[in-house]
Amino acid sequence: MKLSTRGDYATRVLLELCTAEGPRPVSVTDLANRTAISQKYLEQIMGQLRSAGIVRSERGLHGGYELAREPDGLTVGEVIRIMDGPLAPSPCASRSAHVPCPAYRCAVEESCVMRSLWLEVRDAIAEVLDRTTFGDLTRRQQSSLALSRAMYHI
Amino acid sequence: MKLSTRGDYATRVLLELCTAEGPRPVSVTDLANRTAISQKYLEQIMGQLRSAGIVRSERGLHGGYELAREPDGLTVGEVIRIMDGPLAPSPCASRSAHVPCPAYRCAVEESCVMRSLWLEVRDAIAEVLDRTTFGDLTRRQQSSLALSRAMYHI
DNA sequence: TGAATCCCTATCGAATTAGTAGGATTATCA
DNA sequence: TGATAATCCTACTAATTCGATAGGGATTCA
Ligand code: FES
Ligand code: FES
Repeated sequence: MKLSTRGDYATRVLLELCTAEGPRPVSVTDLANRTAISQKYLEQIMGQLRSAGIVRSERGLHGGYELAREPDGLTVGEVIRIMDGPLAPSPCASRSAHVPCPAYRCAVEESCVMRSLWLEVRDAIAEVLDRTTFGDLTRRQQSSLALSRAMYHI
Repeated sequence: MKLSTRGDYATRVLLELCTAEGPRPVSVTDLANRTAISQKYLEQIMGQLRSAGIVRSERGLHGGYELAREPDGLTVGEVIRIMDGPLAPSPCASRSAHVPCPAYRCAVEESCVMRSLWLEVRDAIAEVLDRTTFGDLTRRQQSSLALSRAMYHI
């Protein structure tokens, strides 16, 4: 049930975009440096996020990327689906992009016991990822930052 | 968050072993025919399940495989972990086989916002898979079978 | 002895993943 | 206007994983 680097990197970068201080938009060079991701690889990822309408870009000097949506309206689930495809462990258990299992394996999909289990798993994953927004993550990061600052000053 | 064919096949075969009628133990040839899985590939999978103590084998003529444990004491989560490794989306979020993230990406693991989210996801998956036993699946299959038989006789 | 079975290991092709590379286009600013 | 810094686009590639195949050895029993 592993996450690909694309999903991983995309979420990291978006969180960075949420919390970034300094001039907007942020260039890929900056983003790559701050997140320790290969710049050229990150360019591709940002392109994909742009065509999905998650970020918007400005070209030319002082160009870069910024969020195209409110952090509170952008869920992690949406981003993961864009980068890695459906959340379901099995294509037959996807609600967003259903693909049936080969007929000779599972005669009737509706009564397939394994499928109903994979559906449960899919729903459990989706419940977490579709309720968590980048606004949530941003606030969590800020409060954990405040906590560590307080610790430091004791 | 895809399941590999090994995890998929292993669960199918174990469910087949739970519900199989006829002589025990069941040969790989039979199992492969009933589940439409390549016989040689299935041999490898059964070997792995055997060394993990999930099934026991008998060699020689009339040999084959049978469950080594009570279906009600065997969870799907255990099987998936054996075949596919940890359930967590990220190695740093695994409780059974934790591996830290590269330090230059996430300075302090305990305060990493992404990791806490992957932990939530891992726990959501584990909750479903660790509470579902092959006994449960067997009963579900039997009741769905009984239902379809009833439908047929209407 | 011979047939059916598990057991072990090596190999292999295809697909996917992760990353590189090179250059075209666009905007800014001195 | 020209240098520069940025996005954008596409092709390529190296590495890994996945799914499966292959061959043969060991074991059991009729
Ligand atoms: S229908 Fe997909 S697992 Fe049975
Ligand atoms: S510690 Fe693993 S994602 Fe941050």
